Amino acid sequence: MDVKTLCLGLLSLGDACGYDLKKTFESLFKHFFPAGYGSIYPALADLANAGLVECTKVPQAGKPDRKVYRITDSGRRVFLDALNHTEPQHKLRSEFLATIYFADLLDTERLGVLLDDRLQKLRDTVAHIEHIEQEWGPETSAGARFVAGFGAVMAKAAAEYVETNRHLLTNASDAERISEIKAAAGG
Amino acid sequence: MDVKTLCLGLLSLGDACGYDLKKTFESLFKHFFPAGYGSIYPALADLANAGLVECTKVPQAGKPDRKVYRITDSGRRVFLDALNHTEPQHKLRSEFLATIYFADLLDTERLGVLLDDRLQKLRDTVAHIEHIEQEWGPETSAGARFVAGFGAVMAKAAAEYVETNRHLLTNASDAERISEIKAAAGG
DNA sequence: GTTGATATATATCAGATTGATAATGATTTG
DNA sequence: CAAATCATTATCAATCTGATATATATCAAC
Repeated sequence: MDVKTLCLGLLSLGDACGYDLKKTFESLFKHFFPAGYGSIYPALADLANAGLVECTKVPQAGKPDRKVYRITDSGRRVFLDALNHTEPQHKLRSEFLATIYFADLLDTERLGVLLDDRLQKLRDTVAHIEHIEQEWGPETSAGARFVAGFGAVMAKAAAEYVETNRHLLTNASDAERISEIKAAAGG
Repeated sequence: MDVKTLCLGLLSLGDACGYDLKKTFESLFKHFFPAGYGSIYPALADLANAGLVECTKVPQAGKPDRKVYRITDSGRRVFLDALNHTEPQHKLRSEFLATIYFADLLDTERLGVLLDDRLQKLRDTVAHIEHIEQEWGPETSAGARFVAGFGAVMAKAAAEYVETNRHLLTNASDAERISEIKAAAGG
């Protein structure tokens, strides 16, 4: 499932232009499927070429024309097929963890900043998710709720892990420093 | 921090060839930084071009020559600099969650398979991490331990969330079916 | 009232990454 | 003994990222 397929899926829920889709990615999908204009616009062009969506230009005063996309029957079929016949991946790519892996090469201050920044982002994620959940009504799909709940639970678990275990990283530096001091003292 | 920088970091811990690095990615970094040959080999070539690593060909009987890379002083400096001056990202990309978002378009069986497969992979991840942890001794770095612990805790939390909340997805289908039945019955 | 930021909307592009594929001989497994 | 896996290199098309560009409108602040 690539960005193209996900755009198709979002269009199965209602017409939208590229800008609208980007906003949806930024709100509903922010914590598990980032996508930028550089993937969305080409995706829409490809979908239109393949006849899976149709495009209508809607002129606006001052602003650029909106290119509103609507899914076709063929598009719906293709999306359902993708949903039912592809093995979905689930991947984390964390430069943060990669950096922490080399914690003994970082000074205490830098390490503290990295951990605090990460904690702040995790709190931001929770706040973001709770904010979008707050605006939902009874019509909101179970899938949307499940996915939002997953994001919130994971962010909280991550924050708790970082808070509970950060001392392991700084203590290790201390231990090293201590053994260095001992060595220097001839012990 | 891209694959190139991470390769440089791994080489700061000891000489290795591309194949070795790939194995390290597959064991230590599997749950948070996937990388394939397609990114590792070009990364090594770039690093060598930039003088950050040196390459020695080691012939072997039967097998292809090993191209063993060793980090240079310049390479060490560049790595430390990257570690200290780049803002590390942390991104999830989950086709699984994207698929679940559209749960009401899936039949109960397919949904069950998706959830069970995900649970199995999460259990595999925990087993994998516990397996590598088991082989560690007192010399293992605090960073390595922190990162492994993080992976295990997150995988467990994810599994628990899925198990606890999967009923929300299937019940929703039931609710729909019930309301459809009611509608068909003229109620 | 003008500067600067933010919003609406499009789009492209270089560089990075993915996932598949290929080659080749050794060794292990069934 | 055949089949699979290991050890090792490498490339390539398709995709994605992150930055950048263009143009107008509004809105707050100075």
